[in-house]
Amino acid sequence: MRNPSEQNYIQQLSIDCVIFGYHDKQLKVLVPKLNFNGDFWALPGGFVSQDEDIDTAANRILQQRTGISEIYLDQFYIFGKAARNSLIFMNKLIALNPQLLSENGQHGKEFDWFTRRFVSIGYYALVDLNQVVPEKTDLDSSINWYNIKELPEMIIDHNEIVERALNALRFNLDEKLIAFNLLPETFTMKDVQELYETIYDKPFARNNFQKKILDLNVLERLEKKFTGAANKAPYLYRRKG
Amino acid sequence: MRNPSEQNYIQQLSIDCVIFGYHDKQLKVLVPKLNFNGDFWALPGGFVSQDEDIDTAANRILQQRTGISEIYLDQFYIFGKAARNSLIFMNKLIALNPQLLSENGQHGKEFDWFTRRFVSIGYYALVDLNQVVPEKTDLDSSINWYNIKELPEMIIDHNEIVERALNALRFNLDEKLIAFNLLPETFTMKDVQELYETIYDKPFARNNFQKKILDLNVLERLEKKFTGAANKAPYLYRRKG
DNA sequence: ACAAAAGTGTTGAGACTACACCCATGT
DNA sequence: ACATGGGTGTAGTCTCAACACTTTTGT
Repeated sequence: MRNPSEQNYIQQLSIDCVIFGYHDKQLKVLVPKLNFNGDFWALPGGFVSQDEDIDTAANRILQQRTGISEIYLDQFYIFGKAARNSLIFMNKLIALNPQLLSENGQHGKEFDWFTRRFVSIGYYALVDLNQVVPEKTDLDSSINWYNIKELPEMIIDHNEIVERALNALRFNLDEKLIAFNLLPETFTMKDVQELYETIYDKPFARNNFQKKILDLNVLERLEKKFTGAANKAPYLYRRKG
Repeated sequence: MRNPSEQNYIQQLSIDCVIFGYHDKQLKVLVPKLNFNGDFWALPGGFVSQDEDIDTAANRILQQRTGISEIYLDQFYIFGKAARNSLIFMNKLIALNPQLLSENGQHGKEFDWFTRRFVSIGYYALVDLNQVVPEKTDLDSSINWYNIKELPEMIIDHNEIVERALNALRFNLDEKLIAFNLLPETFTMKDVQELYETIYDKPFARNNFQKKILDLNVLERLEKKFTGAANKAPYLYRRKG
């Protein structure tokens, strides 16, 4: 990433993305680790160009990190506390990475850009984890899926952003029928149920759950899935359309 | 209002408020008319100071316009299309108000400030219309309550903002029990019902509605309200707490 | 035949709807 | 007494949770 202070971005406005994936009965979030001395994690984020819709910007950021172009995403909250700046982060960062000062100068453009207060638009995205090829930017030393219950401590309020994203996800799940974005193209009813149980962190009755989901009338039943297990083979389903 | 370009505001970020009131079985929105030649209406709005939470800024803006300090408000959406700028508005404005050019200069700070693209945070507020004393700013020629079905054509996307605010209001009404913010301190059950019927634009059954509202368990029953009409006097209610 | 897991049916409780009835109030 | 509008009760329908039972599959 080039120096954002030199790009034609809207100042003091950022986008932070909570990218949800699902695997092995666990809800995961894609989080990069920053490429500096010290342990700094931050949600995938970015800025909005002057000639770019904010939704387009969020899409661009998500495509950069996941490689997926058609992605489900939803703007869920604006984080705008006056104290939302990177000062604490930058101080720790520079204490551990003194070479940054000589490179940029404490009063250089980039330092000024980053230490100002930011208003951030929170988006959450739902992806099929298997289709994602996580991509680092120049700023990242790594990018990994973390179980949502075992997230690292992130900078500023990013842990709170994830919490709010999860609440928004739970709130919208039934309303907008978006859970299937977290699953592969075909799946069994048990997959769907385990996904719901993971998201809401509570069990559902098998028969009633099946009825409820099928009554939504958005799934088509395909052939059976024979796993070789000594039991009745479940049907595979796929989203209609 | 002083020249915002000289204030220490976050640039290209604005707040637009949809202030809902209720009177005479009609849902109303408080809309100022701008103090220029030509018919320009715009939602009450403002900017965010560098040291101010966005919620605090919204509160400040609402207090300025309504005189009420403790106000119910809710951030509901952020409007961030790249084409969201005041160019069309400013061109019309200057065509009708050529003196503005000589006062500020077409390339003056204020002109630059206003014609850039803005990202705007949408808030809606619920107020007891009777407690509001609408206040003009220096920019306004008038400020009035408009029936939501008879709003004037406003600048940029402000009519769309109202639509989205109404949807958010409907969506949150049951969840958050916020309707009573639109009513005076005491009210009859019929008042509540008519309010709901106005907001959702559909009728409710009287007995069932009463049961539903009372089952919420947030109202306390007070004395009866004798109007002098030749019928049973309805009870007054008030929010608990 | 058996165990394991999937599919389906049934029943009861609670929520919501529609209809009906009773009560208070001023003329 | 009567009309008007407010308060309350009840039966039917719908939804959802809990239980039970049947079917399919490989060993």
